[in-house]
Amino acid sequence: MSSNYKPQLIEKTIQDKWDKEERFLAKIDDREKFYCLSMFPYPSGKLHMGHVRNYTIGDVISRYKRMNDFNVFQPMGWDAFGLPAENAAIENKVNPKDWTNANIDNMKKQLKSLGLSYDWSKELRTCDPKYYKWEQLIFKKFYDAGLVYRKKSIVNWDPVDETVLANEQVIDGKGWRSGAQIEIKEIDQWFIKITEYAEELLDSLDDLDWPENVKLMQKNWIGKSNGAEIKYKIDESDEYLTTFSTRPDTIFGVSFLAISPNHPLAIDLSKKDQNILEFLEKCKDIKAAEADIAKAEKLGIDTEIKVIHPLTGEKLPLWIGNFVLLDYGTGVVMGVPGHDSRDYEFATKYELNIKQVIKTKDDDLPITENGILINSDKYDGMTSEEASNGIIKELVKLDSGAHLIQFRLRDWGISRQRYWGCPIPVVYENGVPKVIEEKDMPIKLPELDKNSPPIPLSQNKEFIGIKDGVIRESDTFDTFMDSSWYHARFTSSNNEDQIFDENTDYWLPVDLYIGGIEHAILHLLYSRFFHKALRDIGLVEGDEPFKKLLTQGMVLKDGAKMSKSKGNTVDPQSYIEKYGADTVRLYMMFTSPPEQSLEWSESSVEGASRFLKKIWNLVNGRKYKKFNKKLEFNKEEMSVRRKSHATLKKVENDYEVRFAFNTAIAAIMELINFIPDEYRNEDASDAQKYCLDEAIMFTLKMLSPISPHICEHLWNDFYLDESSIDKWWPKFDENLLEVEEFELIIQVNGKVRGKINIDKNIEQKEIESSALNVENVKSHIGSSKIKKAIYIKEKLINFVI
RNA sequence: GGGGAUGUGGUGGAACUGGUAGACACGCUUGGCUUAGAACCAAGUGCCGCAAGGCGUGGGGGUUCGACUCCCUCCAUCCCUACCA
Repeated sequence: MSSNYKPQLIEKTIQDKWDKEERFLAKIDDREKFYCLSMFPYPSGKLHMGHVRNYTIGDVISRYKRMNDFNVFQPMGWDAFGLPAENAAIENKVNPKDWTNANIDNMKKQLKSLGLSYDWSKELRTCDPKYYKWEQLIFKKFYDAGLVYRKKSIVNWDPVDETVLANEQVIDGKGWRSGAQIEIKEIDQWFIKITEYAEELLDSLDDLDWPENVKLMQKNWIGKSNGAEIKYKIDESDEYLTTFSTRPDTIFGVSFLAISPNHPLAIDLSKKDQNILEFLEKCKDIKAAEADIAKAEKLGIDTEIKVIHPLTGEKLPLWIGNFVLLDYGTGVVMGVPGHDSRDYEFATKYELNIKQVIKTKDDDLPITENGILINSDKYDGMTSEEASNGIIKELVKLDSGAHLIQFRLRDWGISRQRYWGCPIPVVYENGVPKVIEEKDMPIKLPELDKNSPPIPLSQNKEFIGIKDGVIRESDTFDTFMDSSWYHARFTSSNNEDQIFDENTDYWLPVDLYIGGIEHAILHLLYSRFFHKALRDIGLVEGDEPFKKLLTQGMVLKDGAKMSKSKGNTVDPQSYIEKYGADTVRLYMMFTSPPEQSLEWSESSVEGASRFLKKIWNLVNGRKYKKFNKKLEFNKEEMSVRRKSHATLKKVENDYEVRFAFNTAIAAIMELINFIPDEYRNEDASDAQKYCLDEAIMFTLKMLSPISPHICEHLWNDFYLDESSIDKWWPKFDENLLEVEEFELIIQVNGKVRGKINIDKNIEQKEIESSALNVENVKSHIGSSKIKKAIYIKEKLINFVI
């Protein structure tokens, strides 16, 4: 049989077969369970390469686990609320729901064409009231547990469009659509007390089987720090300002205090002082994102108010500084220019006093490390640590401070002033907020007319107005809320009566979670928090949602993250159509290891396709031959068998332990290259045929998680067995891996000068003399004396001369 | 500004525990097949050099018999930075 490899013909047929057999439907059974979850996509319209990479990784592992007799659950759904739907709606005059649903339909088709082994019966979308009904209930439960509160916080305000803008919608300080200079505005918003779980979120990181870099990022983000709260009395007033510092040992170096432009005192002062008012107005021009505030030129204004140093009694100036964040700590910082680089920069600019109070080997200010105290009264000569303890004690005695553990983590603001999100289930009776009852949930997002662009809920009079004195909340949830618990809802997504059920207890936690490294902090931290809070409410079991985490690197193009907003996406669809899903999957897995970022290049897709053609031509029409007699293998045949078994061993390790699919594929390619051509001939010996059949059998099995269609198609004709290819995984024979000989590397002064094959059982003395007999080695040693010979067992020998 | 990563041939990458740098591919060169091309097959391919040999894993320094791997330092690029998801 010599028909050519035509993926378009076989892939659809195989996929239909999977559907018909309900091959990937997950049910509770006696086997060990494996819940494999890939981060669900935002339905932007088309699949991009990042999705293909992410979902292929998850599918390879799911299929491998299934072959190894695990009960695998791999669902897929849609993170369907969000900003892009509103933008598209305005641009194209469609309503966000229709736009989103159309995108989902298209992307689902694309996912199906990739042959991903999902249990589609559990599909969910976050914009569906059947989903967000339960999210509203969770909000209520959190509220009842005291985890929800309201406070003022700042947003980017577009004064022309009169809307709140996301950080990415502010470009160079201007609204992206209106072009107006944005301003910082303070509004009332809903918050969730994630900080109540800060300590646990930090501590339980240790037990997670997650990449160290992600754990470190979360640890730094939570940012537990040990320091002191220090009170400064405002001169000619009974009021105090409280600061937090991790370096109480530098207190004698304080030369000013600075408060945030959003601090109540600053706002108070601006009402009386025109200069301060103008300064605060200027501060409103910087967008609310942390990176922008940190990178902005440091500006300040002297309030003319003095504060009193609690230990020296010295009167210090009080400034307003644009680099002080109200949300972090107390919104007041003590300026120690000698020992903090940001304070140093500020003090230099405004000619404030700079005083050295810590001495180290290095004398250039600012010195930010710990050292020995100077210019610090009775603390002179102490180490930073001793002095900190002493100073805190003294402050406590004076009622001017206390030891304090502080977290960098802030409470989670969940209010968004948009249309396309989950409505927050609250009504206001005469301005007093009240969470609505479960029986009245879901509060549904109001429908829009066809072709109607979204209007924020706050402008939807029908939705807001209930009766006199009673109005509905018009904010929607942050979409991170939607994605913080979907992993749990997947297990019970068809249950309309209960949020979770016995399936939830069976499947949770997620055994392997796979997604982009860009989610290392926010999404993963919010999900961890949700899981713990849901646990404390009694809705889920266990302390953590994701047992193991695999973070895939970004797919880059032209050195930047592929994203719709940058317009540098590559559409996988054309590749799937031209080469087939198996080639695209193979290419994505072969081209780089999952954790590394991948710079997109056109070039080697052809190579992946070529390899599958090679497999096709090798296997198509061939039947696995069973022998009743015992076969004898010569040396060459043994080496082929050894290669087959060694490859199987390596591939297992690459799939299971290292997630290194690229090297697994390379090993399979090596195996195919290794088999002598004549083994394929009609007149090859039985032993040769057996060796080739064994290699093919292993290859189809090993490759099937990556390129499942071609492997299953070939398998059904090749291997005369009732079972489908995903029923079992072959076993390698450890005895076949043993070798008699090894290649010895001979070095002179660490440089390779020769290689010889040597029997494993030979003594070191003999190895040395054989090595010294090699011509090239002799000539490099010449008449020099050998100072020593370093022998690494079964690897190399190095002569030092 | 802070936090986290990455840097190896013309390209993607390999080297898993300090022990042969460049596996496996892409590309390119030459040859075969072909009227021609595509496809396929074979050989070659880190750089310099006729060769012997030397050099070589972002730059500089260090530890070691031996460093892509460990340490110090500098540079470049990417991601996150709480309202993109």
